[in-house]
Amino acid sequence: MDDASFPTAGAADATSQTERVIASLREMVLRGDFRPGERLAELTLVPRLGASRTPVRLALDRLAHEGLLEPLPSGGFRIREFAIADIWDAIEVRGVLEGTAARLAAERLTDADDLSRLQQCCRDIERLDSSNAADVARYVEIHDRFQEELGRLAKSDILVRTIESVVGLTFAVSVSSVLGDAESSERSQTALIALEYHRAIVDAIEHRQGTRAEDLAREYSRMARRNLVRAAQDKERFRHVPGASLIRMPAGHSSR
Amino acid sequence: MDDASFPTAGAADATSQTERVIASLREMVLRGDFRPGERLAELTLVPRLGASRTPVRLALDRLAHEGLLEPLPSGGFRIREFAIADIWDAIEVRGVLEGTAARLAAERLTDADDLSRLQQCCRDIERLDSSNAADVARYVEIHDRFQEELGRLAKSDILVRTIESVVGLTFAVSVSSVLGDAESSERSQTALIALEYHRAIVDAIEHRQGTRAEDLAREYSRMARRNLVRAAQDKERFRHVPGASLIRMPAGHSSR
DNA sequence: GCGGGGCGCATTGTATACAATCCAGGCGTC
DNA sequence: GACGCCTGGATTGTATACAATGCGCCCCGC
Repeated sequence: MDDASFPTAGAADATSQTERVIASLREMVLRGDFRPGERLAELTLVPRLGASRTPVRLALDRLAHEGLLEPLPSGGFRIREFAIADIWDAIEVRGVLEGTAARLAAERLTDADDLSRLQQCCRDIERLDSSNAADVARYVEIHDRFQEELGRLAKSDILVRTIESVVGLTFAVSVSSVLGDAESSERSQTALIALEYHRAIVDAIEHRQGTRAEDLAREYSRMARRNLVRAAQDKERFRHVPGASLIRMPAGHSSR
Repeated sequence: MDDASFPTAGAADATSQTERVIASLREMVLRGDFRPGERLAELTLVPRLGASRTPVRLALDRLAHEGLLEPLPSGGFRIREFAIADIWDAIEVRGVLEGTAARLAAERLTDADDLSRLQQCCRDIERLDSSNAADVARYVEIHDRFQEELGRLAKSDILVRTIESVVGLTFAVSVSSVLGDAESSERSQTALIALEYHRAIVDAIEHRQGTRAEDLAREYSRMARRNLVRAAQDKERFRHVPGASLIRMPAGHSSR
């Protein structure tokens, strides 16, 4: 699951031109190389991406389906603009779906041994030093592993696919802002709570408490969601989050 | 080569070639013109769809994203095969998401007048004659209107988009099998219950009972889901449901 | 001066030609 | 006889040429 969580320079070693162009273009959009609402002309992208129109067109189509671009009625695409509320909703939907994964995992658990990977994730989080800034990235990786394993235990390919289609629109703020943008003292508190949530979810699945697992996973995502608002306050820092440039900053909009 | 067999029955009036090809190909896949697992070669589709490789390729990419096809590691695509469990899960996910729409509609309701369209849907259902087979199609239309309005009241573009991405994989069995495949007497009972669900959901939204609205919408989708299994028993009738040919039937009529 | 129509450019949509890659079959050798 | 390499065909991936369509600007007429 290498879903664009970070502006990884993984765009270089793609097998096909198309894949490379898709990754590059996505990176450019998330980095803010274009203004929201700006129309993307194929021919202007051809020299910047180093490929012909065919892969570029394919990439545009792909990103439009991901939701980063929106098709124009007269043809072509433009950069989509998001309100903070859109990201808020994306995280909510993601939480709902991950909650469903947790519930199905509980309902469909057959062998307690299947929980070993989740438990390993908990131990891995435990070992992290929350005062160490470098461990934040490691936490993100562990969290992704946890969610991925949750999807596997849910035993529903369609659910996993649906989750993936939403994750791209959360702009990685959900995970990175859980720990990344807090003060060191607050960060260690948040880390503790996050660990507790992970443990509780595993416990709920183990005892086949589907509703409890679902609610926990939902509420966990809302922790990230609340942090989004706070992270958005610190505009200087927020600029570095991938995709932040696509978000229209309201002047005085409080929560909805 | 019989030109008369063009699949342009319902996809005749498309603006662009690509749209027409996408619609035609989707229709062909759902109708069962290909066997599950069969590889789709672009060049074999070109004469059948009456367009060059470019739109055909675009259409293949699109259907793959919709989940009807799956990409092969060596390139190209093949018809995806579904288990009954996959459809079951798709309806579950759809129910979860529509439940979320109902909950958000309740949480975000500002003006009671916004419920007028939902109430109109209830009245429309009320007027239907459940013994009239033609009214079944009308019920499906009203149900779609209801869900569409629910999405509008949820005020979340991302949620609506996510729902749309799943609806395609429910193969219309969720709605049509609610009423379509039952005996007349049973059908009128089911119609009554469906009406009650719609009313209850509106009532819950009106009183801002988010959780109740969510649970009701979920359980309503499960009614359709249960009927799916029963509908699948009647294999003769089930063959006519679009997409049924993509579903791998379990050997015999064993399962419960 | 203002409005409408037409012309031209820019851009997307479509078709096709070319390149690379994968798979299968056969032949040769060990 | 079996294994492995090599070659040929088929198929996808990529580039580019061509067509069509929409958009804006300018000019002409009122």
